[in-house]
Amino acid sequence: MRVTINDIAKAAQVSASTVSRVIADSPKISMETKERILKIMSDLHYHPHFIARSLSSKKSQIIGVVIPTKADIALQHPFFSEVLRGICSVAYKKSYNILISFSDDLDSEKKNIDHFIKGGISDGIIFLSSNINESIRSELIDMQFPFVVIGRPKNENKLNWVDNDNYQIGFELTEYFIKKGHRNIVFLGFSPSYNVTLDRLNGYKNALESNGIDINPDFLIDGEFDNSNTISNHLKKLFLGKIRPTAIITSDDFLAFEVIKYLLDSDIKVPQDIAVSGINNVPVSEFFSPTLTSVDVNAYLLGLKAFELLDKVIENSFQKNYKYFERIIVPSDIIERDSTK
Amino acid sequence: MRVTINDIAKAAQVSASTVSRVIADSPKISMETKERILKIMSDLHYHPHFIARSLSSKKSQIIGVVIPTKADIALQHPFFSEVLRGICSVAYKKSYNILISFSDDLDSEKKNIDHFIKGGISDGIIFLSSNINESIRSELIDMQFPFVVIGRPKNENKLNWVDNDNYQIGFELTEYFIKKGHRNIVFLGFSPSYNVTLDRLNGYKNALESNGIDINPDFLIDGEFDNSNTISNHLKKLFLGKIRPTAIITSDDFLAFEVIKYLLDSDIKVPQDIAVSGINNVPVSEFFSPTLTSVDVNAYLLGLKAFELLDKVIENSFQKNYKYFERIIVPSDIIERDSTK
DNA sequence: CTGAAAGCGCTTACAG
DNA sequence: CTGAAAGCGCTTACAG
Repeated sequence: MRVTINDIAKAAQVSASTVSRVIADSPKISMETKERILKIMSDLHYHPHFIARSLSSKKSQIIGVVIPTKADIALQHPFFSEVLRGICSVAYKKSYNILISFSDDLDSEKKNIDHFIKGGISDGIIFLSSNINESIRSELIDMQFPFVVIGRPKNENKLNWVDNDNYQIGFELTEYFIKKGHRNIVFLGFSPSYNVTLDRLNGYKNALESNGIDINPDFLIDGEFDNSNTISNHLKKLFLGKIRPTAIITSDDFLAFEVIKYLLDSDIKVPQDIAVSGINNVPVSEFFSPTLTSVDVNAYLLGLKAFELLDKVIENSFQKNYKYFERIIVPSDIIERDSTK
Repeated sequence: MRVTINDIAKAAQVSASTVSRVIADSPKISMETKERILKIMSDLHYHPHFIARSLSSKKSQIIGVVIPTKADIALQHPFFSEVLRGICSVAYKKSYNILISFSDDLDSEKKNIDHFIKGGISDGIIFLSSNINESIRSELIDMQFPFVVIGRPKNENKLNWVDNDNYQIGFELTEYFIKKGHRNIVFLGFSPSYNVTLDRLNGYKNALESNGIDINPDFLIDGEFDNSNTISNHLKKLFLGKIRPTAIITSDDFLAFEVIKYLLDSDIKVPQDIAVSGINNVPVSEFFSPTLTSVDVNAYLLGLKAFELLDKVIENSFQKNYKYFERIIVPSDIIERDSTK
């Protein structure tokens, strides 16, 4: 049936060890045997069996990409695909395969991660959200299992993570508006459970302060929307208030789309009556009308860097008790389009 | 270090075989031993080692999701994420894990697939595009390796695939426009290398014919755009022609977004001057202005069904030489929005 | 430079 | 209902 290392060994009149060394391209093998065996391998269509290799070498060459609970729906967001592409771009070059996991609830998430780790399936894990469950996290740390988080986690010490500087994103975007003469700037879409949005909010606040603009609490709108707490209600209230805003920063492009839709439906012109920006620079932003000002967060790079970091962590994990922590900041760029011009 | 089946066996004073049977929940084991061993397993934090299990059982419980060459950029399209979610939704329940593969070129794609199959990593493969390479495909068939294609492949016989009825999508969408009184309907974005778009185009043609409307060759615009062959050039030409179109069917929402952007920039009103529809119903469609009429292709269901089918194929593959082929059609729905009202 | 042997952690006929 | 043994296809000290 399957051609094994032993078949090759037999055909080449050598031992299986030798064949194994040829596969591993060990320098201990003479060029001629190497070539001879290589030829036989290709003649017999031999292909090493990864599972068997993993079992004896204790490395699976598989890394798990975990999309934490509730982020599964978020996978629809192009951000995740981009990150995934970034991860894969380098992973394959380093001959790693990518196993993905998303789960509806914490239980199945834990089960999934258990499989990955205790089941010996993966050599390392990338979490596609900073919102990593506490108990999972401490378990990983206890086991000294290599993992990297995309996004800055709540307790960021002694963890490997890569992220944008979200504080700076909020800061710069706000300054961008201030420089354009805006003073009444709304920040819409922060959520206490997501560091990302809080960092962006803080950047916003500090930019206002350092430009001598008071923070108007009415202009801070959290993003935990539901049937009773709708975007349109918030916006309606906003325009009934004494001080009307002239700009809205939303924490994500899709929020911006919703906001703009509401505004246009209410005959409020963007950007003439009010400027709106998103964050994340999804592909549609340049086709939306008006085209949307946004911040390119370089999701692809985020993924790529995360993998490179994980690779490093895995390497280091071979040295017993060596601990290695690194945080990587990926740059971001404001992309100016019509919605703020 | 790692707690193995032998540790459990020792602690429980039974053989490893017995422990193994408990893990597999074999009916041959008495309830009391079962419970006793289960307790010990949990006390010792035992977790079965998947790689080891795979090696001896010859099943990895991993299925590969292959995104064929050049589709990797397309992963940015929400369609793929949706399909992926659909696949995962059932796969995990059946305790399968998902390994994903995308490659820049055919060589690395083949290498990847070789790993999956000959490397014993995956029990089956789902191709996330009908555009599967001929040589890969025939090799898989020769090896009788279980695989399912999402999309109707060129030579559809003796293959397992799941797809929408794209002919019908084209037909119904066209009839929808005809019923609204349109006669000069453009079809934009077919591509000879993609069956999907050709099927949709054929549906379009037949709908026109069966309503006694001549096909205007000027109204058929292929979708292989580049720097010289731009959408705006095509549209410009269209509006200079004798017969001006009153509706445009685009083969994808993102094309529709581009088209609408151009039209609005040229002061052509949508839908007043011309109606535009997309296909695929991406999330932004309802926020675009005008909100975009589209066709929901149920990508999630496409993925779900593909996995179910693959599962069946894998089951059947255990019976030697049993061949099982099935094609599954997933329904689609026209979602009417402002862009055609 | 090459080989014999043990082992990775399971499963699964076979036997009782 | 349970166990002893062989085997899945590799790798890797150890020895020469």
